[in-house]
Amino acid sequence: MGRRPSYLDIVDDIRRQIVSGQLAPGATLPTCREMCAAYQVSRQTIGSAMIVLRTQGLVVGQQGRAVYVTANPHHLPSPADSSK
Amino acid sequence: MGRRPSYLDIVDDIRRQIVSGQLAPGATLPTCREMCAAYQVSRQTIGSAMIVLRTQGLVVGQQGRAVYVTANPHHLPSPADSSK
DNA sequence: CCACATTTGTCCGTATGTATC
DNA sequence: AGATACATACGGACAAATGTG
Repeated sequence: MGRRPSYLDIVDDIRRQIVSGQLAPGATLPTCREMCAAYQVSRQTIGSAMIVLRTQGLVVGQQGRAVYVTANPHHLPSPADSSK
Repeated sequence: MGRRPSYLDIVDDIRRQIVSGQLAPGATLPTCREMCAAYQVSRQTIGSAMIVLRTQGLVVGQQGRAVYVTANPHHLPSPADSSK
């Protein structure tokens, strides 16, 4: 069937860290380069994951600084599950 | 200041067509190629716009066929306004 | 069933812009 | 001025699904 795209995998992973409190509100995500190394993907792929996370309102990116966790919502929309 | 990215421009445009009923539920979006030509951008940029629209639940893409408008919700979250 | 074209979706490498330090 | 970091964009490539013949 449909292989799960890498960027949705990354979204899921970071989302879990936010929900579990491992990444508290106000915390910063690893740098772009570190995430590229950690997940073994390109910046574009990280960028796609960030688009999803920002659209869901889980994080906010600030240019030149970092990507911050915005909040710890009670219960989230589908885990970026557009492909069923 | 912050220039508005092309892909958010596209999101906003398509979203307006959906909300206004110009693109009814079940309708298909133009093909990827047509949108590239219409907005004068690359497929990646269209792809980024589609990620946002899918994450917001406005459309569903089906490989090999088309992208379908899912529903006409009453009111939507901020128009992909992650950057203020 | 198989070959082929079309279309959506994803990914990479690279480049550029912008903001912060 | 330079380094660092996030954000966007292009072009090319390949995979997956669909439809047609």
